[in-house]
Amino acid sequence: MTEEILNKVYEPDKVEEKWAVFWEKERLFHAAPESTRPPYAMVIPPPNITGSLHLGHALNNTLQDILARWRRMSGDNVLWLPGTDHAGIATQNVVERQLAKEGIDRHTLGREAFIQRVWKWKETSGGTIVKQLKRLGASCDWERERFTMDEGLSRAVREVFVRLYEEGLIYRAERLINWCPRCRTALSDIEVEHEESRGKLYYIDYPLAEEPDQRITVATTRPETMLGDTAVAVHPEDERHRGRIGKKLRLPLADVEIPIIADPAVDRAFGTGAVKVTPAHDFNDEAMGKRHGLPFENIMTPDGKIAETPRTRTFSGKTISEARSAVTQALEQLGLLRKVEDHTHAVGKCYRCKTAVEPFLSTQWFVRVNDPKNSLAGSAIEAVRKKKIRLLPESWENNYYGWMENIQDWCVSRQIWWGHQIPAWYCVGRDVGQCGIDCKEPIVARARPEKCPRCGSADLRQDPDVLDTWFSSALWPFSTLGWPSELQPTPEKRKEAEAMLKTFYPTSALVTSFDILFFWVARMIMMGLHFMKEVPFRDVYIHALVRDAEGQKMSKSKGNVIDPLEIMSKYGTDALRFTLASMASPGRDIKLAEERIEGYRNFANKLWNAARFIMMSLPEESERATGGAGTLSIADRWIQSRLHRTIGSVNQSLGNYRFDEASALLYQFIWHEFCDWYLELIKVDLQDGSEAQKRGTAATLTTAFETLLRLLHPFMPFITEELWAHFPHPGENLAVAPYPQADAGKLDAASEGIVREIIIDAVAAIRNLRGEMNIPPSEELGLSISVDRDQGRELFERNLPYIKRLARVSHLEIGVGLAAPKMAATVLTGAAKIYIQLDETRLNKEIDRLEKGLAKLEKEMEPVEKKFSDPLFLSKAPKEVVAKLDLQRGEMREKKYKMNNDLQRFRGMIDSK
RNA sequence: GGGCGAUUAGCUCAGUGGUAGAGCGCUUCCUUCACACGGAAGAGGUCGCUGGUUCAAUCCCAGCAUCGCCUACCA
Repeated sequence: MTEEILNKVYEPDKVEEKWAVFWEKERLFHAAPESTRPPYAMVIPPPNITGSLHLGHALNNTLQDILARWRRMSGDNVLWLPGTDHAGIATQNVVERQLAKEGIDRHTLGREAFIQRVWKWKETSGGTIVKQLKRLGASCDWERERFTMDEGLSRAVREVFVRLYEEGLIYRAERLINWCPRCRTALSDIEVEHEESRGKLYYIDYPLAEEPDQRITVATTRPETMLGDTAVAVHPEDERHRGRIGKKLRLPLADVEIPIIADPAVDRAFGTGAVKVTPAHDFNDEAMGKRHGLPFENIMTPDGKIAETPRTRTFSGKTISEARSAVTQALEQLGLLRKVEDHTHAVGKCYRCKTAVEPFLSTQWFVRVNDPKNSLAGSAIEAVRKKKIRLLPESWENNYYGWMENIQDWCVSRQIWWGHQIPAWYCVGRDVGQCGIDCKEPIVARARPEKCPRCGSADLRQDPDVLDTWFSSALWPFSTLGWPSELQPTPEKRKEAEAMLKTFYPTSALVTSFDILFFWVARMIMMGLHFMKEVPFRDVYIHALVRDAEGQKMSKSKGNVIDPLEIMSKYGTDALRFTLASMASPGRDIKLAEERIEGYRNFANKLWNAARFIMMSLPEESERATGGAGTLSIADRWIQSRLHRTIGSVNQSLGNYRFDEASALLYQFIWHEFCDWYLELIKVDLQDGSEAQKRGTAATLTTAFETLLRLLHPFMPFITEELWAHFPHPGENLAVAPYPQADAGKLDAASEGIVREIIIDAVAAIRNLRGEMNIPPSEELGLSISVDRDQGRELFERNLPYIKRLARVSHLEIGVGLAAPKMAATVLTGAAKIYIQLDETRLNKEIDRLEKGLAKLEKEMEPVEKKFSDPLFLSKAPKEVVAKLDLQRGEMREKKYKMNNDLQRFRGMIDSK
């Protein structure tokens, strides 16, 4: 056993890479669909290829890896499918920035060349995150890594698009959408982040066309959009404006006439009760404009400037903010700007570049999510309501319903180049084809059609837009498994895809953070149900966000980002993983402080040193082989029992996704039971025990530690695999060794009771007194133990060596009903009275201590005694509760009596001196 | 505006209808042959505030306060 001497300090960097490479090379995480073992599948939330591992990834993938390793070791056929997301806007932005440094933009490069460039970037830089995931220890089936723009996944995207179009669930329409003027693309509703900002509320006078001295004052936060006003609305029952409804106003600056309309959506209490209506630049006004058949006046260009129209005049070409000050200035000169107030309101920002989002009129593709006959959202709601999918923690369900019930059609087209180009074609240059059919209608097809089926023209142009990135990720749980299998290029691949889908869909669990619940999870549910006729996953475990120690969201601009890679090299991957697992309490954000990680680094080191001790303590292999099984000491039976209780609890906690509980159980057991007590106790056994007992202890020690490594492995895969390799064990690799299962036969309540009540309690009590009275550990104590019955005496006698060694006691006397020696302090444990010899200075100290202790005890007893004098408590409380409390009262009374007794004795001794 | 969550030891957080727990930090002692990334002992909390239900509330209910988050078309 001593062939290798391990270093005193565990050095993670010396073992981690070795095992990561080994696991992958040995294909230990490869899942085969034909296996007969129960399937367990997860798909990774695909990180962006632009990404580098941040703590959110680290948490997300640590939790998934714990589940994957746990289920795999427990005997399941685990598929954890990895991959990355092409991240349309984000990736395009990265490459565009790179181009900008070279002084070119994508338009000079052209679409084809630009896309080539992005692919090239992906080849060189897109693999970073995958390498980092491997370093984290993620036990994915790396042979099945996917990318959202893979050929197979792109095929799935086209198939889904075409089918939805054919079913009428995808359509093209002109309407107001969220537009990022910087990215120059449409965004979906949830890609807009709302941010409170301090702005102004401008009060502007609009003169009546017929009576220019009569004016209506409107209040707006965006004066520049007045150039696009096509009405002013008031509430139909508003006394102030009633007579004016239907009259015309002269819109200042634009110099056109607009009507005053009545609409109940107007809030009479806000501003002046009159609101300008700009249907082309405000979502409210769009709805109002449609209700009243108002014209839509677009006054903006796609890059967020004032367009050139008859209305915009001198303002055209100005940016929004330039236009705002120019318009207010012009109004002021005309005497039409009545007042300006401070006003805070929410401004929509692009989630990628934080530019203010503009409501913008344009033609886009939409997914109809609540079609009355075929409601994607409706089925998705039902799946959760009927518990086909569990959201964990459950509290997220309300959020989910709230969002899904108010969901609007999903704008899926984006005016960028990097992504899945929309499979729709148009006849070039023809509004109406030869056949007389309107050829503005797109031809939606799986592949480029040879000619227009309506007019026969071969001059077709594909829709330049690409699909929202989340469109392809919505298909992730089945597209990655090979759907649609019938479109696979070869019979073998077809068969493989069919098998994969059959075995692993629906997947078992999805682990994700709540910020993409709607971006991704809800859409996967909609698409999965629609195309697979089955939910995409059973459990959705929603974890928190990782924040810094102050609770701030980590961001590069704040400079409070903790880089998990730095943490891994400083403290080890296992320490980081264990920290994240231990902090993953449901429904609470994680505030990560470095000290915590340090603590778990220490834990890893503790384990390492326990292993060193065990290796040194065990006899040579040759000796171990001979001499039979051996007998177990009380410590052996105790640790076995404790171990199997822990095994049961850990399995249970993992089954409930309580990673925090499971890691706390492991930490507590390994450090405070296995190391603090068991290893200390068996020092006695291994030194003084019989040969048979030494063999038994050596065997128990080995088995317990080996089991413990298996139990801990999902949390700390590297150090456990490394240590396991040094120990005798069944099987080849820890990563695929069986996960411990609780064995009721190993539970031993009697031994647990003895170790707890006889050994640990006595040792702790003696140590406590030693500490209180400053008796140095080097000074050996003399003491007597008094028990009530012979049985107790026997128990103590049998365990005397443990107590003597752990409490550092030299001479010890045991008896039934022993009287206290002349100068001795008493400590009570549940099983005995322990007397410790004192001298005079210590006697004084002890008197002092007893006085304080008594005062405290009396205070503690007060509420308990009070209860027993309450007749209502005695009559109404359950019997067990009364009994339990009575027992406590008895103990406290006895303790008090004993302390009083001692106190008087000691005082007497001092006085008589 | 609506919804959700939080408020427990100096800090970060578990937890339970029956005299409060962990880790870190702190204090004291100890370099005893696994580990100073260690060992032993200890201090420290009217469990946000106010009411209610109950024999009993940190836990259940109501209100309030503070702080987060989500969501929303008061321009």
